Parts: sequence; structure tokens; C-alpha cells
Amino acid sequence: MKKRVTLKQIAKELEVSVSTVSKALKNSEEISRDTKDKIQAFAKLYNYRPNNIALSLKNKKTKNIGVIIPDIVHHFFTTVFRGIEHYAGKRGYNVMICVSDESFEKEVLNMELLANGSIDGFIMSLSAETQEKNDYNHLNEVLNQGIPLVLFDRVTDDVLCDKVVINDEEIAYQAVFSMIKSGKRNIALVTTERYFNVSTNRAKGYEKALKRNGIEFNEKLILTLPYEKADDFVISKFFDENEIDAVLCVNEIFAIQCMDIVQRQGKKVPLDVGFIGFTNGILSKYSVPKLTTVAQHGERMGEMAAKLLIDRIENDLEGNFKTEVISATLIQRGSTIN
Amino acid sequence: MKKRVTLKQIAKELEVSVSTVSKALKNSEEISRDTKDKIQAFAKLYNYRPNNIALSLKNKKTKNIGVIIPDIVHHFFTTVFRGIEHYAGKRGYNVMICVSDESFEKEVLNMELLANGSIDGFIMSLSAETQEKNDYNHLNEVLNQGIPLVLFDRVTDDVLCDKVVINDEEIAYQAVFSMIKSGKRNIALVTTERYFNVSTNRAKGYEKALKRNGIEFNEKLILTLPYEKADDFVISKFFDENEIDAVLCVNEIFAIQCMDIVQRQGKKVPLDVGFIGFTNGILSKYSVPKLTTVAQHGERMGEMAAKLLIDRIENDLEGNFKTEVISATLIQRGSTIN
DNA sequence: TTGTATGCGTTATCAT
DNA sequence: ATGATAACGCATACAA
Repeated sequence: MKKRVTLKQIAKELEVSVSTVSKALKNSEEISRDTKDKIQAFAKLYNYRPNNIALSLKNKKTKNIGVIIPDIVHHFFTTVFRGIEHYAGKRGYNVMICVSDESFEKEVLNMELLANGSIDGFIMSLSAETQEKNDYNHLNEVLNQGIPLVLFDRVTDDVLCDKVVINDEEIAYQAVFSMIKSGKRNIALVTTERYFNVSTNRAKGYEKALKRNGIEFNEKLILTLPYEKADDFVISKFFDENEIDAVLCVNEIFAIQCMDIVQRQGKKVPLDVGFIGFTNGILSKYSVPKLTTVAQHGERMGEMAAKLLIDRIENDLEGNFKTEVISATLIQRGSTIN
Repeated sequence: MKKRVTLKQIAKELEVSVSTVSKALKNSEEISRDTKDKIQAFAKLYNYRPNNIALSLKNKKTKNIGVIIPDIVHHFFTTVFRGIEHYAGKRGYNVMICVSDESFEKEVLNMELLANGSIDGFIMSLSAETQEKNDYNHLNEVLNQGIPLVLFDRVTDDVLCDKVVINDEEIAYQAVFSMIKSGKRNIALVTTERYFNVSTNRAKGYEKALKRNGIEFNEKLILTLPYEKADDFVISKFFDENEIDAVLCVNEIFAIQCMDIVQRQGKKVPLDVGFIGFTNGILSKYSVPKLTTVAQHGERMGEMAAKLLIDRIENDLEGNFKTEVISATLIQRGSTIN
């Protein structure tokens, strides 16, 4: 077992000083060809690699970015993460990841943990609890310490930093409008019980589309479901008691679940009821019929978030925060068209 | 913008030495009650937190573990990752994550990157290319440097280290056997084109189940599909040309895709054709009918991997490597039973 | 051309 | 009870 070799050891072995070794390995002009050759050969032989931790301490730059997301077994978040990881890798950054599990407390803990010098900046999406509590002290504190932060998707106006979002309201509008155009009038909205900025924005787009097209907003056509494990019975009842010919769901799972129940009730999709869901995940592509979805382009969001963050880290920018809006896309599939 | 305060700054401000501050903050007996109070109060006021990087350098322990997986937008891997993250967190470890994208080169690069002192140990699952090339120098090198490594799921006998796997062969045997018991005889296997140890083991269990129950192995009933985007036509042809009444698929997507095609051919599931797939992911729960699956208990695998790794890190163990086998579970759903 | 000294933030050892 | 010094691994300004 050969431990990693250090500059010191090379210096000792070759009977030169540490700084000579350091310079030689950087091919410095100061060092003679001979010594450089000797040192470089030796370093290569022993597979010398500078110690990252030491570099971080010296440079006060870790080349790590911290990502905090509410959940990891989650199509959208992992897609964004993929974008972050790819882009960060290209610019020489590594990624540390923490999962808040939708918990405020974990989010705070994770931030504190990583803010202790481990990372140069944060990319995060707020936990459900955080959005509900409306408490962003931990974010503002980190920003105060000069650590850059980029929020994506689940963001808030109460924190001044770079952000990456999609045009939730607008795309919801378009989604509903597309269903109206195809003759639907009794359009339901299935949304989350818990508060999320994105759900709210999607609901706004939904309402606006109705109003602009002369359809009265009917509160009865709003179904709110718990974030996890929605009860089939509740959904069934909802579709029994209301005359509904189209549905916008704020996520994919709700849509798939509702579509299944509606079909078991003997209704035809999309003929009797049309469906559109947010999140163009794996469920949408394998459902019967395939689900029309709003593609959020998570990978692009991740890349953008990483770009904003790294640019800020490397240029020591202050203030002048940007909010980048990624345009979502409506992907028409069998749940709305034949 | 208040940058983080350091021991040095506290020392200067309070006109004591750095070491006094350090000791006081550790509540050392050496320091008088008075000075301790003063220093602790000051530290609290300025929210002092020791710098992680400096600690890592000093202790030669980063309290980070590196995870390298082939893909992140992937139910099984993220489930394992969740287990890792949870367990590691409990023991005070953070997680750095790199994605190999099934590429040998990226896997090597990522390992080298993290092995430069950033982490205390690795947890990984081999990329497809690595398994195909059968080249594990990068793993052995890391082990040689004294960095612990735990492999999970996609493992190899060519590397001596701790491992966590499931009983692939046995559970495949059980899965097939359960279908035989329910009267199926013409059982197909849908597996991956590319080489994976797990696919091979599952195929072994499949064959063994046939043989032990007096069913002749028929090569024609093996369908190999590309890992991504399998062609509907190929699958359709396969089920047209062969008389098949049950199918074991080495992953969930294959199963869902095949089941859909078979149903569109007018066959009834599970009456005409039964389906079992590996990976108890989200697709299985929302398909029609719901898919009978092999639950790999990814979260438990992750926890186990993290435990093995951290135990090894903290106890400086050498040799005596363990392979923990997690027992998979067959979850019966609508694709095999009514 | 090479080497010495200093510092990054922390802790441990050894004075005082 | 407090402080000076060295060390972790590296880079750099400055000296020789």
C-alpha cells in the first residue's frame, strides 16, 4: 500500500527544497532544465497529484459546489442535477449533494454543514417546509457570508440571489388554452395540498386561461392532493361528482393516477377527458395513453444554475442578480390528441 | 458582508493567543472559567464555526465519501444513493457525487479527481463500459493508495474490496419458478445487450428454474435489447414469432414496454402472458396492470454500503473483505396474479 | 537557479 | 492558566 506522495517527500528524496519541487512541477522558468526533468520524472514515476484539500486551504477556493434538493428519488430534481453535474464538471467543479427531505430543519443543517468551508457556492431548490414557514434566514445568512447561492424552480422573492425558473404561469396558460381550443370547457386543476410557489403559479395560469376564454372559474373543479400517496377514493369521488372533460395536473404522478382512475370509470382518454401534466418524466412516456406533458427542461435549468453560480464565484460579482427563465415546452401525446 | 470569523481574528480581538482560543472553544480544563466565558461568548456572537478544510488537512480525514454511479436519472441508483446519504449523514459524513454516464473514461477521471484528497473512501457501481472492458486498474490503484472502496450491485470478482449485492440468481429463480407454478411453460427472458454482471446472474437463475422444472431451455425465447430506447418493432416481432406465456425482464422499463406491446397485440395480462420485472420503481406501481417486480431494496443496499465503508475508514481495517447479500423480494401485482 | 520564510485555519505538544 | 511552535500540503514573495 503506497500512500500518495507529497512535495515534501519528493524534495527529501531528491535532496532539493520543497519550493524547487513545486516550481519544477509547474514547469517554472526559474528552474533549470536538468532539475525540472529529474523532478518531473520522479513525480510521474510516483504518480504525484497535488492534494486537493491543501490547495483549497491555500487558495480559499474548494472548486466544490453544494447542491441541496428536497428529494433525490425524483425525476425532475435528478434531471436538473444531471445538468449541474455536467456543466460543473466541464468547468472543473465537483458537486457535493445533500437532501433536505422536504424538511426545513434538514435544509438548515445541511447548509450550515457545507457552509463551513466545504464549498464555494450553493445551488438549491427549497423544501416544502421552508416554503410553508417562509423562513429564509439560513439563505440570507449564507449570502451575507459572501457565499453565492442560486435557487432553481422552488424559489422565493424574499431572497436576493440568482434564480432559474420556468415560465410556470405562462405554460399552464398555454396548456389549458390548448385544451380549450380542442373543445374542452369543464377543465379541472389537480394541485398540491402543500404550498409551493410553482403550484401557485401554475394555478394562476390555469385561472387566467379560463377567464380569457369566457369560462367561469369553478372552485369545485380544483382538487388538492397530498404530495405523497394520494388516495384513489378521493380522486374517484372527484371525477364522479363533477363533470370534467379536461384536467391539468401540477405533476406527472397526479396525472397518471387520475388518468388511470378515470379510465377505470369507463371514460375514454382523451375523448371524454383530456390530461396534461407537468414534468415530462418517465411515467408520461410509458403510460396508456402516453401523457401530454409540460417539459421543464431540467437539464438546461441545471446547466444554467451552475453557470450562474460559477460565473459569480469566479468573478466575485456582487449584487445585480439575475432570474433566468427557461421556456417550458408542451409535448403533445395521446392524453390530449388522437 | 461578514466573512466567517477565524480563531486568529478572535484571538486578536480578545488579545489572547490562538491556542487559548482553540482550547477555550473546546472547553479545555486548562483554561480559566473567565477566559472561557469571554471567548465562548464572543465566538457565539460572531457565529464562529471551525473551517472544515483546515480540519481536513490537519486530521487527514475529510469526512466526505465519494459516490460514483453510472446514471443519476435512474430509480434504482437514486434509491441506493438515498440510503447512502441518510446513513452517512447520521455518522457525520457528507457525500460527493460523480456520474460516469456508463463511460469507462469518465469513471476513471472521476475517481482520480476525488482521490486527490477530497474523500475518505468510495462507494460505486461499475459503468457498462468498465464491465465490458474488464479493466479495473483505477479501482485497484485507489485501493493500493489505502483508500477504501465499496462496490454495489454492478460488482466484479477482479477487485478485492467490500461489496453489497442482491441475490440476483436466486431471486430470478424464484420469479421464474413462481410463474411455472402458476402454469406457465413458455417463459421468455428479456435482457440487456450490453454485459452486466447482474443481467448474467439473472439469466442464470432463469435457466436454472427452467431446468429444475423440466422445461427445456430455448434460446429463441431470449430477447436482448439495447439499454436505452428499445425499438417497439423488435419487441413486437419477438412476441409475434414465439409462443410466450410469461416473461422475466431484467429491468422495469423492458417489462413495461413489452407488457404494453403485448397488450396492444390483444393478449391479456396476466392471463395470456405474465410479466415480472426487476427494479421495483415508479413505473411498476402506475402501469396497467401493475407490474410484479423484484424489489432490490436499494435504500438498504445504500445504507449497508455506507456502513461497510465508514467502518473501514474509521477502523483502518485492512483485508478481510465482506460481500453483503441483500435478499431481494418478489412483489406480486397484477401482471402475474388477478 | 535554488532555497527560505510565510501563510491558509486548525490542533497538539511543549514551554512558560 | 496561557502562549509559542510545529505540523498538515501547497504556493509564492523574497533572499541568496
